[in-house]
Amino acid sequence: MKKEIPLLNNMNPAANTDFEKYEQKFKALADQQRLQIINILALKESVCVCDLTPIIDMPQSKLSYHLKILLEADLIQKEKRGTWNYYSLNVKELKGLLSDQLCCVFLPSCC
Amino acid sequence: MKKEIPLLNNMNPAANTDFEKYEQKFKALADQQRLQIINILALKESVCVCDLTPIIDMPQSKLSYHLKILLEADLIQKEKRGTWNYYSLNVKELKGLLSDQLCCVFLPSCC
DNA sequence: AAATTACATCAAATAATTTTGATGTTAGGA
DNA sequence: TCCTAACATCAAAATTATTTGATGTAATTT
Repeated sequence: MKKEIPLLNNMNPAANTDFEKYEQKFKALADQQRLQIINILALKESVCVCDLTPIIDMPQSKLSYHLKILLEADLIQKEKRGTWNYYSLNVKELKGLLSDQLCCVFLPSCC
Repeated sequence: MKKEIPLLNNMNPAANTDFEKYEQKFKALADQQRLQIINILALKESVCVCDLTPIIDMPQSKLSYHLKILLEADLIQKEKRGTWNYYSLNVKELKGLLSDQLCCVFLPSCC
């Protein structure tokens, strides 16, 4: 049961903006475990799930779930190479979302 | 049942950072209705709840609930004047969190 | 071809968040 | 003092998100 959020008057630059889109992206960011995943991806450039599992203390299906949420929010990307799935940050998207300050915190390679 | 998120190695700049803190802030942002509230506050500078209620289609207790979440995340501020409670954005905090691009979307006064 | 590795997906259980309507509190006015 | 307006808070109900363990699938190895 999705509720409609009424738009504001057209004096408002955000009137036509999709709050929904940002809701999804912030939801994806709003979890310590996913922030940690982002953080690891930022350090390692591109990582397969098999490398992630031992680092991050999480059952595999759970990790898969969280990766999917990040993927659907377009904050990370997936690339299949043989048997492996490599994940990497969508740095452009993240930079469009986060302040420089925050980028420095979570995406050390940015600084 | 809060789970501990294991810290990363100390090569990692975010190792000692409180993911918890950012989780809270992103959670506060991760809701269309709260984004709308932020958006209205950005337009109006400082608004009492009684002015907000007719604009935003929401029962009063619900509005109060969402304002509290934004307040606890330190994204907005509250000032009591007589019977009225005036809310305003914590622009500094928001700027420290959001990219310039996003600030422009949600906080039109920034651009 | 069978077995194994590296995942994704699913359904049920659990937990967290949001919504609602009722009630509480405080300040100001009659 | 009593009444009302402007909120906040509370507890129960409804909704949504997360966790878990099991199962499915595709690629690789043997």
